[in-house]
Amino acid sequence: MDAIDEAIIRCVVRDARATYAEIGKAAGLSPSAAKRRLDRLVATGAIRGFSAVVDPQAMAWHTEAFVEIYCTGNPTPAALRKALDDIPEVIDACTVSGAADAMLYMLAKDIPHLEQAIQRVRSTTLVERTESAIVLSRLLTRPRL
Amino acid sequence: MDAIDEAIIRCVVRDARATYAEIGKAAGLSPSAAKRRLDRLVATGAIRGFSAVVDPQAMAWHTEAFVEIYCTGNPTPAALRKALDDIPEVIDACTVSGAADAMLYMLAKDIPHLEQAIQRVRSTTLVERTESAIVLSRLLTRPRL
DNA sequence: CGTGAAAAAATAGCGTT
DNA sequence: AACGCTATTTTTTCACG
Repeated sequence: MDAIDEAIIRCVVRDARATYAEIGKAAGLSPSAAKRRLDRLVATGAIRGFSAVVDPQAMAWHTEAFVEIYCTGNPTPAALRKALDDIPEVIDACTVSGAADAMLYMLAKDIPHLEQAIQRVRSTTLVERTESAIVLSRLLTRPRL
Repeated sequence: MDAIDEAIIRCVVRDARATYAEIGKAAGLSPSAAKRRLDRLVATGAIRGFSAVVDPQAMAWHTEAFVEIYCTGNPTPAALRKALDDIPEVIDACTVSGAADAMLYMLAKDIPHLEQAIQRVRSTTLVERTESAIVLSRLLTRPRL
């Protein structure tokens, strides 16, 4: 993981469909060297994958919420992960510091759908209660770097 | 936005570097038709862009936090957006329902860096106080669909 | 890592429904 | 208006220095 790898990552975070020629130019490398580096970054797991950023408005699912989870007892991260994995509306889940045990980012079609999904989260025996903040408007979204 | 567009989006969310032949197969289309559709989805804004999903552990920045913002007065979303746009550690920002006015997702090198970034958020005249939850462990991250 | 040739994919033009 | 097909250009990929 040197400066060249970081340049490649910056380039491909900005545009995952960049050609190897473009990636190479951004990193000061030939196209073939750029490909070898990128392949290695994927193989080692530094890059998890490539994804399209979709406008939630354009899709059917346009109701977003941040949900704080308060657990009963002290479930392990693995147990929590296993419980949440089956709920497709849960997009992002992290254990956090502070009063809550975990923070979820959820995505649903509409409010009734979101409510139903939160019910499923609650029905997990591990979860005692939840506290939700529904997204009203999205101010900015940046690629993660 | 029909079923074919949705199939294309599903395909490209799973792998943004898929070839038009692959995208076409997923949608039951020829490569050229797949390209035309994808180009249109980008042009209309349904697809905002293509990005690599980077393992935060592998990068220098591996301290994440959810930050609730409580504002003075009633700033417009536009004003809030403008204030946060200059702070690169702010990855995601939304106005939300509930007690807080907005929720941020922030990413920094380490705790001191995060603290400094939150200070910058606080120094914004619009912000009265903040409440942070630092991410301890990431349970799951799914592409947004 | 770079170079250069072969294979694959992307792109643009054209005819069809 | 949208598709498939074909020809051309560009990109990817691989062997070698």
